[in-house]
Formats: sequence, C-alpha cells, structure tokens
Amino acid sequence: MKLITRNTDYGLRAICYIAKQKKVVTVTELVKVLGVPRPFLRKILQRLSRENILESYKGQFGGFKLRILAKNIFVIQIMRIFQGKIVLNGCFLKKDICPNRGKCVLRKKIQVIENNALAQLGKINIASLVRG
Amino acid sequence: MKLITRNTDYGLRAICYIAKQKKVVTVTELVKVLGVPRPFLRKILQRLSRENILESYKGQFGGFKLRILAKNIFVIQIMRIFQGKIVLNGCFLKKDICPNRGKCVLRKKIQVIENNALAQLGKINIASLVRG
DNA sequence: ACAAAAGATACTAATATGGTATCATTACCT
DNA sequence: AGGTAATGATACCATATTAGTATCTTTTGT
Repeated sequence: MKLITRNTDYGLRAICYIAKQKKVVTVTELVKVLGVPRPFLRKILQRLSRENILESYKGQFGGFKLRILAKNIFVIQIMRIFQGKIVLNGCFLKKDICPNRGKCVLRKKIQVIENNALAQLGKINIASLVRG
Repeated sequence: MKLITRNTDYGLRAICYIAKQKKVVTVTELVKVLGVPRPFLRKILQRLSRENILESYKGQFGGFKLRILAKNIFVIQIMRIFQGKIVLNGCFLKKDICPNRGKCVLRKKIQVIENNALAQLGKINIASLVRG
C-alpha cells in the first residue's frame, strides 16, 4: 500500500529540481541528476506538459520549465494527474458493509479520515518542498 | 487508489456478521448473506483463522466464530493481515526527493498525514461497526 | 542540412489483486 | 465403521495496474 506511485514521485522530483533552476532544463540533465530511467521520465514530463504544469520547448536547447509558480503547484494535483481520483473509502459491494444493518459505518469513518488526509495533502505545495 | 482491498472488505463484512451471531457460522451461510464468491471467502476466513481472529471448527456443523471480543478487533489489524504494512510515505529512491537538498521534506509531511490516518484507523473496532 | 531537443503512440514486463480448483483432514451422525 | 458436511492447505489462473521500452515524428537553433 503506497499513497504515491512512481510516476508521481519522479514527477515531483523533476518539478522540484526544475523549480530551483532559473533556466530551461532538459530530460538529459534530469536523468543525470535524478538517476531515473530516461524514457519513463520523458513520458512523465510530456504528461506534465500536457497538463499545463510544465512548459516545454522543442528543438535544440529546448527542455522544460515551470508554467506555474512553485507555490501554486500542489502535491495532490500531481497525484491526481498520475493516479486519478484519490478515494480511500471505496466500497466493493453496492450493499452496505455488515448487511442487515443501516448505513455503512465503516465507510463513514473512513470518509472522515480521507477528508483529513486530502485536506492536509492539499496544503503541500512545491515551494514548501524546495524551501524546506 | 483504494485504502481497503477486496479481501479486507469481505473479511470485515464476514467478521461483522459473525460477531452478530451467537452460533458458529458456516461459509455457506456467509456466502448466502454476503453474496461474495465462495472459494475466495473460504481463503479469507482460513486466513483470519490462522491469524487468530476467528476460531474454526471442522467437520459437520463446523464453521467459524470470533476468537476475540468484537471490541478488541480493529479494522487496521485486518487491513494489515491482507494488505501488509500500510505505508503511505514510501520513497522509491534511496536518495531524497528534490536532490541536492537536505532531508526529504515531502516524506516528512506525508509521514504526519500517515500517522494521523493510522491513529484514526487504529480506533475503529468491529464492535463499533456492528453497533453503529 | 544537421543535430538535439520534445511530442505522440504503441508495445512489453513485472507486480498486485482477485479469484478457482483440488485434495486432505476432521468430526458428527447413523 | 462409513458417509457427509464442514474447514485446512496449497497450487494454480485471470485481470488490472504499474512501470517501463521502443520508435517514429516534429520542432528549432546553428
């Protein structure tokens, strides 16, 4: 059980690194610094570009830079891009847990936990990670 | 992204049902009530039995009952049995996120969130689900 | 024209999840 | 004793998700 998958992780690392650079950063440089597989990272960056987190420049001396200020990029956004909706309390049956009973108690309780967790994740921006 | 997988879910439903019965409950009865696949549920119950959550009786008129009081069985225990250690903040590289920086800030922040979530999950017992 | 970058897209590999199938063992009942 | 109805153990299979590769196209600065 992991909250964050590899593409989110690599994506965040890349964004953090790019955020600290003044210049446009190439995949080649990121691969060197982060030590992650190049084609995989390319895919991730292309996605972040399509999602308007990064801005890309093609051609020689091209690369990536942030399209948004670091303080306005939140970890949960990146998670949602790569991992979809974050739902902790999904029920598998249409029925309630503990059948013959009213509403699903577990679900409600987990919902509270989820809400807390998401609220906290929603506060973490890239700027705070880079500063930290 | 789900916090609870199917075997945990089915396991919890089964435990809740068994908790409400005074008698020993067979898989056949549980399958009827819960409407889940029989061989899968059997595997789940066998596991819960090995893990000393349930007590099993072989032979005719055998089945399962709780080995522990409902108030002493916690949702997080069942999650750990089927889903292993619940780690939200796993890092994929040995290095820190946002390399060239000190400690991994993201990791620390997620650790806090994880601790909160686990603390809350740790409080939910079967008795509260059945009562609810 | 060339080289070095990203864009797009299709494919593959590994792992986790959600199951089935089967045979052995136990215990009650007649 | 023997049959039947239950669980125990274990090996296998199917599907989905995650992680990654491969390849070809497009763009752009020199």
